[in-house]
Amino acid sequence: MHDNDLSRGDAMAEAIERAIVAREFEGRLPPERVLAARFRVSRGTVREAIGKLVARGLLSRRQGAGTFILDDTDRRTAEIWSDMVERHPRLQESLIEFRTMMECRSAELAATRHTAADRRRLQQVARDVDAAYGASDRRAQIEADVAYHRAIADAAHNPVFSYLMGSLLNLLHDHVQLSIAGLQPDTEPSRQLRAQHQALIDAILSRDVAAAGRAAGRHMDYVRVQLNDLRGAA
Amino acid sequence: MHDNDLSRGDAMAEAIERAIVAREFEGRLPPERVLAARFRVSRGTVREAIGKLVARGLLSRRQGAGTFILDDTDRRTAEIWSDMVERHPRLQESLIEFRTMMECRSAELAATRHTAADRRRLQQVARDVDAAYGASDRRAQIEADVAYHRAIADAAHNPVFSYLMGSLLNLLHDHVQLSIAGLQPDTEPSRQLRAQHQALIDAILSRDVAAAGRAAGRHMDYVRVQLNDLRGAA
DNA sequence: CTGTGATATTGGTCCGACCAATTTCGAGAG
DNA sequence: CTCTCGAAATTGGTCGGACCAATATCACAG
Repeated sequence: MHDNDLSRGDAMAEAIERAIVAREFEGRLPPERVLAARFRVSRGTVREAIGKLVARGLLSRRQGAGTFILDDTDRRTAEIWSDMVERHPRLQESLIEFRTMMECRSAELAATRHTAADRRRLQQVARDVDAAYGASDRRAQIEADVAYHRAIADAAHNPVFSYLMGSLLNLLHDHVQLSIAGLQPDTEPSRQLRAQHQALIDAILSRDVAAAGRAAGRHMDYVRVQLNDLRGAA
Repeated sequence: MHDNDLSRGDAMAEAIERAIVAREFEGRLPPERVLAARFRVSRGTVREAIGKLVARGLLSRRQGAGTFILDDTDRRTAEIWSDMVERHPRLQESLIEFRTMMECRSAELAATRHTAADRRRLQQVARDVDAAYGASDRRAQIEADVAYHRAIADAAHNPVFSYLMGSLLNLLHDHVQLSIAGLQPDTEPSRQLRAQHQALIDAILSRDVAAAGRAAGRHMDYVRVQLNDLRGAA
């Protein structure tokens, strides 16, 4: 119906996107000049089309190198929150509040819906995050933490939750990575977090919906207090 | 620190955006050729910069007419969910589940945090939505409904909630507008919805957090069932 | 095998021209 | 005087070719 009222630039953008999802290119797009020739269109038009996909976080351009396809993990970051945060650095508390809600509900849904495969994955990420907090590599701690919370959100079996949690975690990963920075093993915060992570996983795996929600809430409360302390100290 | 590693195109996009938020232009942007001259840059560069802002939903271009600034209401639509939904039309249920969570928490927070100004606005939108369901103009019903739920989210005093609820409602407004379509007054659904809206507002205004959450949950349950019926009938 | 420099590739920008949709405005009809 | 219609001006859309700048590639010297 409304397929034919597009400028060539928009049409190009769609064509390129189709080609991408069809795996027609692998990793790197053909040079702009080649694309222009293939689609019988000027290079400027190709550039504007690619520009839109770059703005949407689907592609990445590097002068001299080429245009590259970003995978899901990379592009989840930019999609949503970036504007808000860049424009409004005071959103920390609001984001934490939102995340708390997401974590609680995800935990509850995960307790209800997790499958055998989810079960294995949850046990794995629980072991990983515990191991990470047993050491003092903050990078590994953050990665394990993200994987842990992502696994819970995925176990809720709601793509909206998965998507938002993923982007939210990536945001925190980027902008607030100092939050739990350099947490030493065998300190009180480290012990607390390990215990909370374990309690949350246990509640989910035993399919205790109410307990899962409570555990997630306690965990987020603790995280929120820690962040406030850090901000106060800095 | 990282202010100076931008291509001129990106710099242009930022400059134009600053000019927009500074209200330097009103409604319509100067012609591309003028902008190019003012910023001492080629028209192609201006075009790519504007292209990015268009992709972000900040501007709208019409050949022959000009480039126009979109206000918040217009642009909230495109920001987030469009990709997801266009790519994945089966998300209805997941979105409803997410919205249910948002509505419940918004209601709880609103019950706690609403101010005198919020109070007046909530009473107003409650009257409006009640009046709309007293007639049979579905367009008016939807508008009133959106305003109603937006007011509650705003009363939660969390910008993340306001933003997400706004975009979510706009999405439903666009894609699922047939949901409660043509609701006649003095039918059972109409009476139900009016009662639910009233109960929710009453709970919030009396600052009864638990009741507000429950009322929001009941309302969303009803909406979900109605949507399922409609989909089954179609 | 290593590193280093020339060369090719590729995105970034610029210019000037023309096309196409829209708006503007004045001439002519009523 | 008002309204209508069409030509002209305005403005975004596309084109082609040129050059710049960052990067990658590879042959060659050490």
